[in-house]
Amino acid sequence: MGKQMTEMLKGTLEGIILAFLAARPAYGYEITAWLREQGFVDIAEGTVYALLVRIEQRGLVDVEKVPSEKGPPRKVYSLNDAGRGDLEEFWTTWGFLTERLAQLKQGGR
Amino acid sequence: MGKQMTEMLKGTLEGIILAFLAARPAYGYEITAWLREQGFVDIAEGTVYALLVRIEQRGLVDVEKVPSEKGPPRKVYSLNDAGRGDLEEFWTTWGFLTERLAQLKQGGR
DNA sequence: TACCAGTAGATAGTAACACTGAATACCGGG
DNA sequence: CCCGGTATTCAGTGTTACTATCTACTGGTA
Repeated sequence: MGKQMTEMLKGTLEGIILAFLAARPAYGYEITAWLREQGFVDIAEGTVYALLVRIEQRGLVDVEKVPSEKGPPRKVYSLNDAGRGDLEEFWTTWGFLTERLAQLKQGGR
Repeated sequence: MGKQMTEMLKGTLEGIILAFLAARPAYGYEITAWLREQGFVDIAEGTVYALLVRIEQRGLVDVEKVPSEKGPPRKVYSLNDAGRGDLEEFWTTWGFLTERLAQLKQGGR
């Protein structure tokens, strides 16, 4: 899709993935496939991996290498306490934004 | 506010300003002040001006210089047809994102 | 055997965007 | 005459997602 979506994903994609990991641990390939199912058909695989590296470096997830029946070992990420804190902050920020935008869309102040 | 907001604004701030200009023409300083009223207290002035330059260069707005009683002349921006088209696209993209995020927040899917 | 498709991850380079910080310009009042 | 408020501009920075490519392992097939 368009450039608009690309720009809008900056900042939100991380939240989306944290929210997904809050439900259950997962690995990169799996997350990418899920995103495509959700309609984010144009998110590049490389993007997801890069993002996972970032959130790992910031200590928001725990990582475990799990051998796969097919292909190289999977890196399974699970949200830790720091990650849950970050996710909560994300929802707060997101909530503020959606509220403002909803008002704007109604033409209202 | 935090870095999260900064990143989330990428892509949306432009939509916010286009939406504002859809209601009535305005100039940079005015838009900045309005944003602060809306609670976006930490959006730098430079950011708004840079954004206005960008949307002007993309031909989404018409510009008119209007002398001010105080200070240098104002650059008043008004949304044109191209801008209205872009704004519509923005709402579509935004709608898609909010829908996905709302589902995610409900723990659903 | 040799090759390909599917699974899984890593990485170097690029573009876009918001931020910081400063500079410029114009006006009125103390 | 300088200072504070109005108004715009600009150079430099950091973060993020994209593109494109590379590695690695498995199973099926020609």
